Amino acid sequence: MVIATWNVNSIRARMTHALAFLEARRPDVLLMQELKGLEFPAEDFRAVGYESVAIGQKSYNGVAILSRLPIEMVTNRLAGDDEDTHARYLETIIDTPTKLRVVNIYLPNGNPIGTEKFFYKLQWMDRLIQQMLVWKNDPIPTIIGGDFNVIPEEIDCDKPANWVRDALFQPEPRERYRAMKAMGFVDAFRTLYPDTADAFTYWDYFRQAFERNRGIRIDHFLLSPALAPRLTACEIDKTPRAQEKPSDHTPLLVTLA
DNA sequence: ATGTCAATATACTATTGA
Repeated sequence: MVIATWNVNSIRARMTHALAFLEARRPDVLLMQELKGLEFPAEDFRAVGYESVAIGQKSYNGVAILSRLPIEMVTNRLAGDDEDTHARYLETIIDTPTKLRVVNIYLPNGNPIGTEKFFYKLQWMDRLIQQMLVWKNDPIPTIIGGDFNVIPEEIDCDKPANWVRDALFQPEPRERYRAMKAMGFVDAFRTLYPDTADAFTYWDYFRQAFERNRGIRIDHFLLSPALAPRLTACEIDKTPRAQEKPSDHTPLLVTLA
């Protein structure tokens, strides 16, 4: 089965792109982030064969999961902070037909460094790690996908000097991402391509960043230890990023046996 | 330091977040 993740940067502005991607690749499941609105066009996706679950928010954030297989929502709140109202998390079970836990995250950006936003990011990651400790030993295998807003290593950006003052490349979030891997979760892309540089999922809109391939790899799939042996392929599809009026992110696709 | 895009209110332009 194929699962894709894509930060669309406004579902309203990117609807034609989303439908074109679904038609071109027909993934079984698509995780989307940054819907940027309360409206979600579930009927338009149903018309092309996808059920959906979504949690929206006015102006910011918002995540959805589209699925051609039966899907049920478990929760749209990440445990650990009842005051947190951001729409950044969707936990679902998909019948493949064996059960698979599919988690969609839009991890906080955290810029600028040292502000409340940065500490919110770190706390959000700590809360996610607590959840992952529970999932690690659960009989249902787990895949976590989405916009992690973390550049894991130097190889994951065009030039480290360009990112050293950015929250996405700070030691604290990178340490937490490494802790997730140390728990036994597997970074699908990097495991299959340990030495591939210049493989990015996001490029700034300005300074012709995409044309010059000055980007970063911040959209990821993490597979639980039980699921990792089923990893067979992982691909960054740059096609949508090359189209007119694109999102600043491009889709990442993973294939599971 | 620069630059682009999308949403929204301050509303045919400015602010915020990314």
